[in-house]
Amino acid sequence: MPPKRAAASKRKLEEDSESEVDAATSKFASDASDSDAPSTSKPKAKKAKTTKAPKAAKPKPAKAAKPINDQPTNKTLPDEIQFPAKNEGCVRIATWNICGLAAAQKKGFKHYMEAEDADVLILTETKVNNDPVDPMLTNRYPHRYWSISDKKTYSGTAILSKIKPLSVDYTLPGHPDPKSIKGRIVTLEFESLYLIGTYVVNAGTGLKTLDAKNEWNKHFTTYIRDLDRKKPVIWGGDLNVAPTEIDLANPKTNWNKTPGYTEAETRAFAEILTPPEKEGAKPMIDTWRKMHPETRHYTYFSYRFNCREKGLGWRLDTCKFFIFVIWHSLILISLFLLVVGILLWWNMR
DNA sequence: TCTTTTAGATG
DNA sequence: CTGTATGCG
DNA sequence: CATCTAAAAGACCGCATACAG
Repeated sequence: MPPKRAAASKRKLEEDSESEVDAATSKFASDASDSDAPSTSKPKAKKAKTTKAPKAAKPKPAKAAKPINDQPTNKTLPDEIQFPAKNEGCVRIATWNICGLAAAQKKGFKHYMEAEDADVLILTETKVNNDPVDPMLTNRYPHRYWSISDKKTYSGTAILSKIKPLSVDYTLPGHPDPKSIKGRIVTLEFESLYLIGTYVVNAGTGLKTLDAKNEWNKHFTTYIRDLDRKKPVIWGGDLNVAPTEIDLANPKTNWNKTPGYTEAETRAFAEILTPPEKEGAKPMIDTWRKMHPETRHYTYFSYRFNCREKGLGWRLDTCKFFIFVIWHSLILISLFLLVVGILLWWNMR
């Protein structure tokens, strides 16, 4: 895959990521697509910025100039960002882990927001401590729902919408430690569907919080299936899991070692998408993967080790949705149209 | 993620 | 305001 | 004891905070 595109900036802050979905029909119907912000890099080698611990003072290779390739950096957004035009009557849903709203705004969050002009925007790792009142956000999105963690400047999930939801929920029902869930989930109920935005628990360095993540997965699975019995569900955000081996650059060396790609995490995720027979629940569709069955495309690049330039990334952020019998034909049709549109757009770039 | 250090197996 | 340190990812 | 190798340990980037001077 051509090096041309990459997610906007920040991902889990370690990175950035972003994905987008268009829902067809005026009321939030179906179908989706995903895309990322374009790139263009800034060859700026700004090195003397971090005040690093003194320590044994290491030589520091003075990395000069900087390789000029067309990869973006994690420190700034491209100056020019373009997205496919929105289809008339479609609702565009996008998600982006911004790793700090304040930092993202300094990097050019506004340019992304204007270029994408999503109708519904899911933001994760906002790290805000109060509901932002910036006109830049409030003018475009009259309806804003911020889930804020108890822990200062930690996690944080928000959904900004041009469409007024019927109801809003910030909880994960059944979870034994509700405080730990604050800042991680926002559910909006619309007339025809539910939209869930999540910043899923990170399994932690050395997998030290894998237990907490398993707890989340257990209750989230129940929750999403309960909602599914009532209305179609679209789920997006930082899902903090690389679903399969083609969703990260180095599957072998990371398997069961690095958070986001362990047996427990991938299995839990797979069971959300494809419930075991006995449960009788309906499957979900990984929309981006559905449209690009074999493409290796990542939404996150670690800040460390110049992973972005090297293309060493993970696909952790995306949107999924449930299929319902009633919606079946509509989804197939709109999905087909969307795929055609995306392919055309992709090839023309 | 990548490099260096340490521990451990082998002969 | 600068520097150092910690937590988190 | 010398040598190879596999596992463990650091260092690594960046955001945000707290605190010392």
